Amino acid sequence: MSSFNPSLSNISDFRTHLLAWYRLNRRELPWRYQQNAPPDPYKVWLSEIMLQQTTVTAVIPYFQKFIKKWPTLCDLAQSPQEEIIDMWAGLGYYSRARNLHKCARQVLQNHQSVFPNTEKELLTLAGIGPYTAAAILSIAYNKPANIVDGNVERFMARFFMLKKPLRDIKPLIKNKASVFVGDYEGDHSDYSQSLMELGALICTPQSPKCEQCPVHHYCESYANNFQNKIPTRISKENKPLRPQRHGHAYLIKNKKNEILVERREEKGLLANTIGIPTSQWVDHKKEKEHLPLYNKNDFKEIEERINHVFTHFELELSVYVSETLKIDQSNKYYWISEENLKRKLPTVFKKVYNSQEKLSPKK
DNA sequence: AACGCGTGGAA
DNA sequence: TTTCCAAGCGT
Repeated sequence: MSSFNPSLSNISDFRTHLLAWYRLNRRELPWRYQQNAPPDPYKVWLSEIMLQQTTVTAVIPYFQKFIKKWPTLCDLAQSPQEEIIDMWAGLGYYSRARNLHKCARQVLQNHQSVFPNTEKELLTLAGIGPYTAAAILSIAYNKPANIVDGNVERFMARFFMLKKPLRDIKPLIKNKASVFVGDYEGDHSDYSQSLMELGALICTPQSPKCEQCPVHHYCESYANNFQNKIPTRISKENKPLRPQRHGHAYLIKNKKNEILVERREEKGLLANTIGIPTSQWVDHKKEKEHLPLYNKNDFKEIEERINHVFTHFELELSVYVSETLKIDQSNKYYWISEENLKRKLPTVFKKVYNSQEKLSPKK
């Protein structure tokens, strides 16, 4: 059995192969500064927050429009939170947008608008945890940092052929990864990115391309043909099925072609986002028991219900449309023009909004 | 420590 | 179709 011997020369060789591969194969990404140009910590931070649990493809257009609207951290920090949340609509995990705004203000007020360059200080900032702190330290400031994301976890589990479920060996993996992060003279920015790039392009979740891997000669799983068996995960037999919930959504228009919406509450799902009014969301089986917000007789019901999958439950919404309903003015709801609404809705409400096209002409 | 928190693309 | 899961964090 081969086994990676973490001698200084092997570690150096590992890094040399990895970096050489990266410099030939790296993707050009909007937040990835040109070679030999200094990185902008603001762009590094913004991209890393957006990339948390989110694919590169999904992030790119959001990153572009954020940088266009807020070219610097000061621009972002001076903007009201709602504008940031609304620009974030569709990207998911909205607490990231809330923390983005909070973090920008922290940096503006406590760090003279410059991201700090120590782990201790970075971890005090909203939305920055161990991974993102390490990413900023290495990518933006070229400082040694043990960057461990999902890519690195998968790579390390395979490289050292760790057969236990990923969930149970995260501390071990972090310890294994730290072997490669000494206080070297080398390029810590490229090293961090190369490891993640390798996970994204070569050491992929399914069907890793081991023949193309620049460090496969050190990989225990490759030597034992275990690369498709690792990492292992906890069996999901014990996991409960995703609950199904149901509710009513009310698409209410006035004569000015405006839609009735609310600013959702500060906590919980879709916090602080713009929402279309709905009833409570109740267990699917208790569909008949929930309390509608309005009298059905004032609405036309769209036959085709919309479905949306959240992380922990699925939601089915019956959509009711009215263009004649009289609305009591309250603090909770307000009118917004359809034009302004279009890109400001979380996806679940965008589906509700779009379903009006399916309203049959008569009924 | 385990769970809540979105979305869309791939297989 | 279903399932997995992508550059995690906060509580």
